[in-house]
Amino acid sequence: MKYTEKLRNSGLRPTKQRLQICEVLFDTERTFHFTINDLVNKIKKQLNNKISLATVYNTVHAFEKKGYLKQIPINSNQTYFDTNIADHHHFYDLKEEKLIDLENSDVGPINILKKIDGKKIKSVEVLVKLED
Amino acid sequence: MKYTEKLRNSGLRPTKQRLQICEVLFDTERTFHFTINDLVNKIKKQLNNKISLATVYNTVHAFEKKGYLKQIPINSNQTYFDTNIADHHHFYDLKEEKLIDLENSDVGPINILKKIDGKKIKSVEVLVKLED
DNA sequence: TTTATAGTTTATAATGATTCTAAAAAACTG
DNA sequence: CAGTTTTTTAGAATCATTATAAACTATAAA
Repeated sequence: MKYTEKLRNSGLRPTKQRLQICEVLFDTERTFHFTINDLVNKIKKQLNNKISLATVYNTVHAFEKKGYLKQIPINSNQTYFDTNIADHHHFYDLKEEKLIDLENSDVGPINILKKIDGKKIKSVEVLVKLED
Repeated sequence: MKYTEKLRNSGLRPTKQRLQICEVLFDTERTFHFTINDLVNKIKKQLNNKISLATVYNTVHAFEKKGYLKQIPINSNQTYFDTNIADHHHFYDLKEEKLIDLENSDVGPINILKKIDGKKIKSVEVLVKLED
């Protein structure tokens, strides 16, 4: 199986559920944004068996911790995840309530001039809110 | 009362509760970040009477809609608000789970090169995550 | 003023995303 | 295989937020 090694390498046992979730998340032409609820529905459609909700939560969090997924910082009642782990940004269409990728190359270089003692920058994320 | 006009001007009746919440939020030397829970505690300490939780939620949302407050886009189980409504950004200290203001002048100019048809940019917000 | 009414506050219930629990199942190690 | 650890699972618990609907209040008109 294609994702067995990937999982083992990061110390996750390649269980049936994890491998199936990998398929749904990563066997795609394009990266995408999703909520847990979106993912549960995708799993229902694409796979015949069902995976427990708790497992979906566990797996998504495990994958996020291992760097296979990123959380998107946005205010919503649900948490949004992104299968695009490359350094990039987002538009948020306020009316449609939809996220759109904004590539690094579509944003001029961002230079953070202020430094915080004893801390280093882990990421710089831009959220561009859109209205009509 | 100092905030009566402000409220009237934006179509909000200057009720006792709203005026008191204004005091807690805006009678301060510095702007600050808060959750609803933080605000409820602040109200308990600074005022002698109590304001219903539902009213605190209603008021904060009303104030946000009128532009007296801004939500901070960040992933947390609670919603963070900011009394600093000037265009600015944030550091987020992952370890301490604390927000720090990042002034516009401390970030180089941000140029969004990608355009979305029929949409215009309402805001550009940068979140800089910090680690040790 | 009084009165009418539209807007507000309130306690409480409802909602809904997420996390917890603890027992059963599966994966791994030797 | 046998023993151990990890994972899955259904269901319960948690907790921020929103809804409800009755009591209250600000406001404007008479």
